[in-house]
Amino acid sequence: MSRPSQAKLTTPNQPGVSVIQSQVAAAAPSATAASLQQVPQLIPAHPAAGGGKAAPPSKMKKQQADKDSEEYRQRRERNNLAVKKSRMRSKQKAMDTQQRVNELKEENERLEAKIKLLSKELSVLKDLFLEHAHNLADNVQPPAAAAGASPGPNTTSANGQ
Amino acid sequence: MSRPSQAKLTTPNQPGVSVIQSQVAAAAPSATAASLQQVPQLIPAHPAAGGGKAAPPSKMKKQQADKDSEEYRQRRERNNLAVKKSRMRSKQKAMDTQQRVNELKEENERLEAKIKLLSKELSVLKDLFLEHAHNLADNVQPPAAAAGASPGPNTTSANGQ
DNA sequence: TTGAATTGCGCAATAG
DNA sequence: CCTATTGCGCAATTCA
Repeated sequence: MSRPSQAKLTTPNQPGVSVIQSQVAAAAPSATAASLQQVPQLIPAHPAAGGGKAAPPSKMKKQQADKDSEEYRQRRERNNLAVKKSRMRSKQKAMDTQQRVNELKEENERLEAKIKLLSKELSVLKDLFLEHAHNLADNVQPPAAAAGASPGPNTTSANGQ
Repeated sequence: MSRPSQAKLTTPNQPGVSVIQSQVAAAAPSATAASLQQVPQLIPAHPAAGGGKAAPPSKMKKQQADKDSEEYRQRRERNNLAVKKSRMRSKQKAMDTQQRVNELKEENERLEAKIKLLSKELSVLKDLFLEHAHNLADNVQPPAAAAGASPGPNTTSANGQ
């Protein structure tokens, strides 16, 4: 349900420093000129309780300073880089996995085909074998009651797994 | 899939990347995902407010107004929701794919085992056949005292695929 | 303690 | 106009 809306305070940010995208050229025909800035967004629900207001009276000098800090920017940049790297890997991995699926599927089919083939071969041999056995039995057998010899169609399937 | 715009510099040229957003730091350490919406949020963001917000540098009221807009917030919220949903699906899909890999691997093993078995069976049968054939061709005599000469090229495996 | 890697999240552009 | 995707940056965490 509702989501406590978030607040965003105006961040007193007027950084004059950073920003700036250097070249957008390349392939940007239409101007998306819009700045792509995200600007502040939610506000931390302050732990401060008290029931007063939440105005940002002070305390942000430090923060501001932090953000302007060269140190900070550097860290951010490094992290952004790491993030990109990580995400790239993640995507790559996903793709690899997908491909693995395809490969395995293919191999599976090959294996199944092979099984089919082997099964057939086996069945043929078995038939031959049985046939032979019958012949032998018939032949070797002395004249006796061999009347109803029916070379029954012997099925060769006795596979179980 | 074309996104002409976007200025991203990968090159760590100068820290000019831009954008300075500050996202708040959620004060809640543990709560993950779901629960962060009930955090105490004091946020104004009133739509109707006509007033001024405490903006230090005064200048972008218009823009700020846009962001304060109920409409805007609503859209953002919807989008955030959609984003979450999309990402969830993405992750789920990745997991499914991974699992598929495992299943396929298993099945593969089963199939290979089966192939091995069938091959063995086949080989045995073939051997039997050959033996028999030799006996037949070799002797017309009773299979008892075989003079002891097995001239046959005894192949025990003739695999062909 | 430190820095890279991950992860959750929101924004904005854009694809559908 | 709305939702779904996607690239991105921030910050909190987790790993080494």
